[in-house]
Amino acid sequence: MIDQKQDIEKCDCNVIHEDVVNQVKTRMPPEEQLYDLAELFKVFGDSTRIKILWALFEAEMCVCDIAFLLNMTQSAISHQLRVLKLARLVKNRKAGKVVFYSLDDEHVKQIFDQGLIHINER
Amino acid sequence: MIDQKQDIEKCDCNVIHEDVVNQVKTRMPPEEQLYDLAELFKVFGDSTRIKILWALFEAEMCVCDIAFLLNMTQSAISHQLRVLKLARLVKNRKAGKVVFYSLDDEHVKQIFDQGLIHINER
DNA sequence: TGCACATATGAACAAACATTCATATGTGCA
DNA sequence: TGCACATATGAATGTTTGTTCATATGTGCA
Repeated sequence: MIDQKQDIEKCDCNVIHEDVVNQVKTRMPPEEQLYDLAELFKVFGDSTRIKILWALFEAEMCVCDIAFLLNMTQSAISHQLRVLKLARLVKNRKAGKVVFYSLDDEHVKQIFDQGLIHINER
Repeated sequence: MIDQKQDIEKCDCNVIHEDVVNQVKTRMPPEEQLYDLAELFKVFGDSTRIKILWALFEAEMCVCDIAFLLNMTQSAISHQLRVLKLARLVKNRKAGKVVFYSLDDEHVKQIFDQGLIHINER
């Protein structure tokens, strides 16, 4: 009851199907998981990063190679690789001056494939 | 050759492993597909939309119910439902004043599950 | 040691975006 | 017909974010 009052302060309309809402509420994953999930997809939500990941499906590559492949500056690629690394999607290996990046996750390809299926429907 | 000159204008470093780059280039999906894929994931890259979709995994719901469930304003939810509909992720059904939203895609759940697996590793 | 090159990083800027607020549209009911 | 309610929408605002530019770090080699 107190809960409801609190909610009404923010929600400017009434619950219409309270039973449904309550049932759904019990089945929702914890807030934090859903937040993390959104953060993960946010990383996928940029075409530069998508291209980088797709390139790494094929082969380990260094920063310059990726920049050349995508016709972008080294700096831009480096910044994006940092984002991908923070999300634990890529890892790197140093060989002298050169830093090789490669995939650090086996689910990404499956996620991308599912995404493509959605896109190609209709 | 002309191609390479053009690229160098944008890329401020040299190709180091030209053979690898060329091979990867032939295997990359078309630019447009990767762009669309990023656009799809962009839609998933917001926790409000993730929550809405997850709620709709469980049951068809109207705008007010969703707003109440997530403790957000009706307007905010309505705006996000529009985004989800444009991405063909949800569909709606009108019943008098009330508009019920439901999932319009069977892949989303699988994509989310794969995402959760990634998150829960380590 | 000093130079050339590969990469990383920080600040700045513009573009994209989520929410809010005010209001419009549309439906059922008295 | 007119009111109450559910939903949609447009403009405004603050925040997030991708790229650029300048520069720092670090490694190999002459």
